[in-house]
Amino acid sequence: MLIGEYEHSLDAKGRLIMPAKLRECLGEKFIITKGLDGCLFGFSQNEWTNFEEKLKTLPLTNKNARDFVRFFLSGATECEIDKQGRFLIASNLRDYAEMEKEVAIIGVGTRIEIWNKEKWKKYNSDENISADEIAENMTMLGI
Amino acid sequence: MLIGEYEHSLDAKGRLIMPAKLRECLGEKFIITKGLDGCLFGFSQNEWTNFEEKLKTLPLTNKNARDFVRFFLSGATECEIDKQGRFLIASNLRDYAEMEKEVAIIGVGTRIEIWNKEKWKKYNSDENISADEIAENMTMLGI
DNA sequence: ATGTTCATATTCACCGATAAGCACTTAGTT
DNA sequence: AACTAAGTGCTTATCGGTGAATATGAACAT
Repeated sequence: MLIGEYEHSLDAKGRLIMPAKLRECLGEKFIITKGLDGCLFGFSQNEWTNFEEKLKTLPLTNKNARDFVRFFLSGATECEIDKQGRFLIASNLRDYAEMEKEVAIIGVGTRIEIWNKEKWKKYNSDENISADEIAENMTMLGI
Repeated sequence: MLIGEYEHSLDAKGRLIMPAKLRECLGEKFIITKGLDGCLFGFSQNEWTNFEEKLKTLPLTNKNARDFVRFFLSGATECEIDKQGRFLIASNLRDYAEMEKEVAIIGVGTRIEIWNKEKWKKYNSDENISADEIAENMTMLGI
């Protein structure tokens, strides 16, 4: 289970340390893709192949399906963690998530998310997220 | 699995570097053809025969199906990657996809797509791609 | 408190992938 | 034969990715 929040920084070449605790669970190789709300998603290989299988079944003839597949697959990169615990974030993904230097990495159960640290802070600030409100909405989902 | 987004440029003769990571998976010889949404499709030899098989099953009696088959087969060219990792894009295909110089190559699972870079950027802009839709599709696929 | 170990940060050097320019070949045109 | 245009191959320079070495700092044990 991927949990926790970590703050680290990119090195000059755009590499990032994967927090040791997440590393255990993600594995040496994993996949990052463009995510929602301006962050990046990171999936373990298992989660990802699952996802890929589903994407393969979508029809080429449906524009909506093409959009969806393009979004995730063109935005995906396989990452390998090096001996020093780092991995490279491809430059187009860095651009997409507007990452400069300071980065937040968070575990969200089945995936990790990588955020520009400032964006993550803003996202967590009151206007955006109130735990109470979230809780309200969850009852609707039957929890 | 073909994934990722790469930006490169055509040389004076209309050749393009095939990104090393895609090369591994596509093979030395592959097929490009006219694609949907104004890009070119590129298939590994395996995927191409796959695709051909599907086209063959379409009913000749249906005008729409005939058009569809003609569109893909008439545009197809076999490409070979040279020692320097480049391949030539036939001029009729370059014209079709309105390629001048700057090009985006993306992996979409079973095929690659080659886009005029500007067109690709426009395609990816907010008006076109909606996060809500993506999120909706994600839940539908159970992610 | 001190030393040890592990995780993270920073810097540097090297190598391979890519960009760009040029030369040569072949085929078609005049 | 001379010219042009498209295609092919080679050479060089640059840049990004990769690995190694070292430094810093926190956690832990003695």
